[in-house]
Amino acid sequence: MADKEEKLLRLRHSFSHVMAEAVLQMFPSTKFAIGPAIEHGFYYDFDLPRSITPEDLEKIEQIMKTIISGNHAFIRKVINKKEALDLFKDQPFKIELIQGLPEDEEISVYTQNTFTDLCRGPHAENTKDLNPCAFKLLTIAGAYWRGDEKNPMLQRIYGTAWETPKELRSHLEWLKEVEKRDHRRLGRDLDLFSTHEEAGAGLIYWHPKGARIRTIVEDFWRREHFRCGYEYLYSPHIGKSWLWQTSGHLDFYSENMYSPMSIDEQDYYIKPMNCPFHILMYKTRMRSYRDLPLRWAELGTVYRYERSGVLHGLLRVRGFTQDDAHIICTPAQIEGEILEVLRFSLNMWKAFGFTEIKAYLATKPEKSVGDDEQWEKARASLKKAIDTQGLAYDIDEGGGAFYGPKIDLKIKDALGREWQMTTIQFDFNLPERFDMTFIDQDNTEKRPYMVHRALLGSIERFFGVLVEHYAGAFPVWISPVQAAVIPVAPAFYDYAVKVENILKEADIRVVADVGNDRMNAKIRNAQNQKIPYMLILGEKEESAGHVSVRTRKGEQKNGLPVDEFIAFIKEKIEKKENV
RNA sequence: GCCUUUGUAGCUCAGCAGGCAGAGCACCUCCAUGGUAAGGAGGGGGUCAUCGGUUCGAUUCCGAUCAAAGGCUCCA
Repeated sequence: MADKEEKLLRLRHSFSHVMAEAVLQMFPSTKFAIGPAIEHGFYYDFDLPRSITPEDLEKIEQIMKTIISGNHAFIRKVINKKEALDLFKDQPFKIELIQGLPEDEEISVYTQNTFTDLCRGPHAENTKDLNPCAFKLLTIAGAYWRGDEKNPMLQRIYGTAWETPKELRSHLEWLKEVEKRDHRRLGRDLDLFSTHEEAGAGLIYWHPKGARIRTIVEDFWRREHFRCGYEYLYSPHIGKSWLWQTSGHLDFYSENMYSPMSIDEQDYYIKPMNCPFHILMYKTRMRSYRDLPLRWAELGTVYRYERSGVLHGLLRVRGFTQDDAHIICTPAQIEGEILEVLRFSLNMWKAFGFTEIKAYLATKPEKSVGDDEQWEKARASLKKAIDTQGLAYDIDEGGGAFYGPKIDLKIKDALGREWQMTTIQFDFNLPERFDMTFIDQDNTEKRPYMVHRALLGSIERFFGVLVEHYAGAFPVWISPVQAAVIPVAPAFYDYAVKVENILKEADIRVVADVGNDRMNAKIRNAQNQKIPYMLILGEKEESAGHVSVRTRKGEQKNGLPVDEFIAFIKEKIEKKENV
C-alpha cells in the first residue's frame, strides 16, 4: 500500500513536470513557481502572459500526451548553488526558492525532454511510465505565490492522475458523486434550507424539513448532554465592549467581529463566541471545589465576519450555532474530564453514523500564555485520552492556540472525505482575564481549568456534512418525513387519511398524498424526496386493515397490518438504523 | 479580500451582427386516474442580477456594484 502511494506520488509529480513543459511550449515566457503532487493528482503554479481558458486545458493535455509518447527519461543532476542561480536566471520564483535553501543543501534538477526544473524529486524513470490515458486536467484557479496574499497571484492548473485509465475513470465517477451529493443542491431539491443574497450572504434560512431535522438533532444532543452530567444555558446575543475588552476578543479577534451597534451611547458587539457569557454566569457566586466540575452547554448562535470569497453553503457561513460547552474543573479533575469529553464525542458521532475518526493534537506554540507545567499537564491529559480511546492521531507540534493545547477530530464521510468538526481546547487565558476562582479544600482561592469544546462543531456545518454523508437519504430517525401514504386511486383517500392519523398518533412523521397525481407519480415524488417508506394502499389493504410497504431502496413487503408496520418502523427509529 | 468563471421564469437551460423574451420541469385550473419512478389539456409567471455609459434603440457592447461557482489564505 505504501509502495503504491509512493509510486503514485512519483507519477503525479512527473505529470506535473510534463504539464509545465507543455505550458512552456504554449507560452515561452512562462515563469514557473511550484508544482507538487497532491491527493488525487497534482498542480503547477505559473505566471503567464494571459489568463488560460478551459479550451487551453485541452490543448495542454494534447501537448502532454505528445511529450509522454516521446519516451523521455527523467534525468536527475546535482548542481551547486551558483550553477543553479545561473541555470534559472530567467525564473524569478526559482531564484527565490534557491536563495531560500540552506547553504549545505544539495540542489538537484530534473530534466525530461526540453524541460528542466528545480526539484527534490523523486520522479518516474521515463515518461513512458506515465499512462497518457490516466490523467486529466481539471480546473484553473488563482493562487498566491507562497500562499501569501501580499504576493502576486499566479495561475494554478489542477490535474488528476492515476496509474491506469480505469482508476482515472473511477475517480471521475467519484467526482460526479461528490457533485450529486452537494448539500447545496440537495438542500434545494429536498427543500431543507436556503440562503438569500438580497438579505445577506452566509446566513442560513432553515425550511420546515431542514428545521425538523435540526430539532431532532438538537433534542437528541440535549438529552445526551443531560445524561452525561451537563447543564444547559442560554446567553444573550450581544454584549458591551467591556465584556469583549476583558475577554481579549477586541484585541485579538476583532477582524472576525462585526462593527458595534450603539445602545444608550454604549458600544455593543454581536457575539462571535459564547465563552465570556458563560464565565459571567460562573462568577455570580463563590464556587467551591465541591461545585466542580461544572459542565455547561449551550447551542449558542454566534456571528463571525468571513471574507466574501470563503463562504460556502452550510459549511462556511457568517452566522452559525455552536454546540458549545465549557468545562470548568480543578486541575486534579482535568484528566478524567478530557477522557469523558472524547468518549462522549465519539459516541455522538457513532449515533449519527460516522465511525472513522482521526485526532489531531496541537501543542504549545512559541507565543503562549500560562506556565509550562499547566501546558504539560494539559497536553498529557489530551494525549492520554486519545490513547485510551485507541484513536489514530497526528501531532501538530506548536499548532495550539496561544491560550492552550487542543484536540481536533476529523471525521470521514461516506465518500472518504475528512471534515474537521469536533474541537476540544484548553484555555489558560480567560480564567486569568476574568479572574475566575474557586475555593479549594485548603480554603485558598485557586484558578480553575477551563476547556471549550464543540462536538458537532456547528449545527450548520454538521447538517451540511450529514446531508452529503447520506446523500439526503437520512436514517429513519432523522428523516423529516418517515413515511408517505400513497392510495392507488381516489376511492382509497379516506383510508389513506385514516392510516396517516393512526401513524401520527404513534409519533411517526407521515404524510398522506391525496393530491391529483396518479399513483406512479406519487411514488416517484416520494422516491425523489428520499422518504424511507411508502405505504401503498388499495382495496386489498383497506379491507384487511393492512398497508403494503415499499422502501426507498425498492424493497417490497405487502399486506402488513398497520400495527406491525408501526412496530417495525419504531424499532428502526429506536435503533437509529437506516431503511 | 484576491484570481478566474458565471448571473435570462421557482429549478435546469436555450436565445440575441444590438430591433416586441423561449423550452422542459415545477405552480394554478379543468378533465382523467384501481396497483409500485412522470396521464392529458389549458393557464399564470421574467425591469434578462443591480446601477450607470455608448447607441435612434441594450437582455445582447463597455464600466461599476452585488451575488454565486472553483481556488488562494483562514476557520466551526
